[in-house]
Amino acid sequence: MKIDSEHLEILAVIVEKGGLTEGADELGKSQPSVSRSMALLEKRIGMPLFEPGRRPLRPTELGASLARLGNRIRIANKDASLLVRRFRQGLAGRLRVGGSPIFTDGVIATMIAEFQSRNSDVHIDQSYGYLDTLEAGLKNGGLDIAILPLHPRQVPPDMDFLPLLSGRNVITCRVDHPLTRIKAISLSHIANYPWIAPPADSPLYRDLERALKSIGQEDFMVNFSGGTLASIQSVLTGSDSLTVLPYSVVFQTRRTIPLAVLPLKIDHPDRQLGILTKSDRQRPPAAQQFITFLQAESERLQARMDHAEQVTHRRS
Amino acid sequence: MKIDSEHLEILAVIVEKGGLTEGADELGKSQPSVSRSMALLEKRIGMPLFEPGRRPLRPTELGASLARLGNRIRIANKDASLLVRRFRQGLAGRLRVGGSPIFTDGVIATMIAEFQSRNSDVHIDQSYGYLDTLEAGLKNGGLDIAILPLHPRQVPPDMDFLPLLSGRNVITCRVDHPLTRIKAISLSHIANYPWIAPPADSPLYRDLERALKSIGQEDFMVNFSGGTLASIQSVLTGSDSLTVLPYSVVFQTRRTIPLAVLPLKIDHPDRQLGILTKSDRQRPPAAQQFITFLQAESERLQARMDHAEQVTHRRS
DNA sequence: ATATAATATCGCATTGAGTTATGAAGATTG
DNA sequence: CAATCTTCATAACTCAATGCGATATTATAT
Repeated sequence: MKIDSEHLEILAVIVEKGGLTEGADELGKSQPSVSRSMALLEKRIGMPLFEPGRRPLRPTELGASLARLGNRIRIANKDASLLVRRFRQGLAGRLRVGGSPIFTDGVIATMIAEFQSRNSDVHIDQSYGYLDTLEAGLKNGGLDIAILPLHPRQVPPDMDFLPLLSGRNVITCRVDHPLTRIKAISLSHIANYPWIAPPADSPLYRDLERALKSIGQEDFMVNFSGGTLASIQSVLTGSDSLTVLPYSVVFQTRRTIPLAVLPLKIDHPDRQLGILTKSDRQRPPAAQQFITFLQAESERLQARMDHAEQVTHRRS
Repeated sequence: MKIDSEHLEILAVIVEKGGLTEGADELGKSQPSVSRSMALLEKRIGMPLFEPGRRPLRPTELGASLARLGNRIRIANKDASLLVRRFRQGLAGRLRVGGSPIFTDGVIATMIAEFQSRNSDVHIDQSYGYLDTLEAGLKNGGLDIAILPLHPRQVPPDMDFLPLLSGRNVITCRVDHPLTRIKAISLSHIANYPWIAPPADSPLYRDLERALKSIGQEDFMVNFSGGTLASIQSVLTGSDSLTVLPYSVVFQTRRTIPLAVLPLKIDHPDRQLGILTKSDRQRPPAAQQFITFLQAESERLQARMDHAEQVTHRRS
C-alpha cells in the first residue's frame, strides 16, 4: 500500500497552519478539495489523522508524525522547484567546454575562473582539442560548446560560430631578451635565435610557419616543441628562444608571466577566437549564460588591449 | 509551478535502475505509464531530464539532481508507510492511561515498564484518578484506557470492563513487626497499633473501614493518611503501623519493599482490578496491544500469587 | 439558544494515471 | 550492412482523483 506523497504534503500544511481551511488557503486549493484528500488518505491508511469532533482540526499522534514526514517531502519538492528554476536561468548545471590548448590556457581559463566564482553552481568540465576533435564532440553530444580560433570558411555547415577576439599573432620573447634593446629589428637579428614551436598538429604551428615565411625566414631552428602554454612560457622565460603566440594570450597573462612583444609585423592568420556550437541542438541555459559571459569578458579584454596599444604608440 | 512529487519519485527509480523499463518494473507499473509521466514532467519543467537519443535512458545533469531529491521523497514516503504499519499493529503511538493510584503504582507500573521495554515506540502517558475522573477522561477522549478496581455493578452503561486481578485486600505491616511473631492473632492484638489510611476519597479507604468493621474494630487510630503508595510503604516499614492493601500490590512489590501479611481474614470488597474502556470509541491499536499485554501479565502474576499461597499453606 | 466559524458532503467537469496494442529508433550481432 | 533485439514513445480508452461551487452539518462562542 503506497501512500500518496501529495497527501502527506497537504497534511503537513494543514497541521502547520492549524486548520483545514487555512491549509487549503495556503495551498491555493478549495477547502472541500483538501477535505476530501484527507478523507481519502484516512480511508487508505485505515486510521484517523485528526481527533474526532474537534473543530479547529487537531491531528492525532499518527497525523502529527505523518505531517513531519510530509514536511520533509515538501522541502525536497521545494528544493526541486528551486533547482529547476536555477537550471533554467543557467545558474546551475554542468557545462562541457572544449577548447584549443593555447587559447584555453592563456585566455579562457581566467575567464572560467571568474565565471565560476560568480555562478558557483555551474560545474565546468574542460577538455582540450583541435577543430576535428571539438567538432566531433559537439556532434555526438560530448561537448556543449567549443572555443577555438577559426576562419569563417572553416565553420561546419550545421554549426554556429560566435567570434570573441581577433586572432592576431605576435612574436614574443622574455622581457629582458637581447632583442628588446634593439630599436629597429630586422630579419638578420632574429635569425640567430632558436624557436619554440607549438605541437606540430596545431593550427598555431602552421601560423608560426606562415608568419616566418611572411617575413622571409624560410627555415628556422626549433629547440623546443609540443607542450602546453605553461611549458612554452617556462622555456620562453628561461632562454633566449622566440615564439609566435596570440597577442591576447600574451596580454592576458602579462601579470603572471610577463613577455615582450617584438615590433615585427607578421602575417595575420585570418582567424578569430570564437565559440562553436551545434545549431539545432538546444543548448542548456548555463551554456547561454556562459557564452554571454565570455562575450562580455572578451569585449572588456579587447578594450584593454586596444587601450594598451594606444598607450604604447603614444610612448613610442 | 509545483512539481508533482510522484514524478520525482518515479524519476528517482528510473535513474537508480538505469532504465525506464526496469524502473517501471520496480514500480509495478507499465512501461508506457512511467514514460508518459516523465514526458509530462519534462514538459512541465520545460527542460530535458534525459539525454536525447540514448537508448538505455541516461539522465541529464538536471535529471540526476532531481532524481536525488526524488529519492529523498521516496525515503520519506517509505518511512510514512512504515510508521502507519507500526501504528496499525500497535507498535507505535501514544497511549493515555489513567489509573487508581495504589494499583497503578504497585502493580501496573512494573507492567508498563516491561511493556515499554518491548514496544519502545509506544509512549505511555500515565495519570491518576478514581472512577469519576477516569470515566470523564474516557468520555471526553482525554484517556484511552483506565485501570481501576471496580464492582460489576459500577461499570457505566456505555463502557466495557475487562477484569485483570481479584481485588483481595489484606492487612499488612513491616516484616519484623511484633505481630508477626504471634501465632494466632486476635482483635485485641491489633487494637494496640495505629493505622495508615489511604486518601479519604479513595475506595481503598472505604475498604479499610469495611475490613476493620468486619473484624469488629469499629473505631481505629490513624497516624498517617493520604499520600501515594511509596509514602505509605515508607511509613509502614519505618513504624509499627498497620494498613490494608491489595494483596497483589504487596506481592508485586515484595522484592523491593517486603511486607508481612497478617493471617487475618477480612471482608473482601467485591471488586476486581480491571480495564475500563469506552465501548463505541474505536481504540488505537496500541491500546489493544497494551490491553492484551496486561491480560497476559496479570495471568502470570495471578499464577505466581496462587503458587506462593500454596507454598505458604503447605508450610503452615 | 443562537450565531458563527469550521468541516463534510454532493454533483459535475477536468485532468492525470493506468492499461493494452502498436510504432519508432538506438543498440547489437552475424 | 542488414536483420534482430531492446528500449522507449504514442494512441485509444477507462477509471480514479482532483478541481470547483453550493450546501449540509457540527463544534465553538456569545
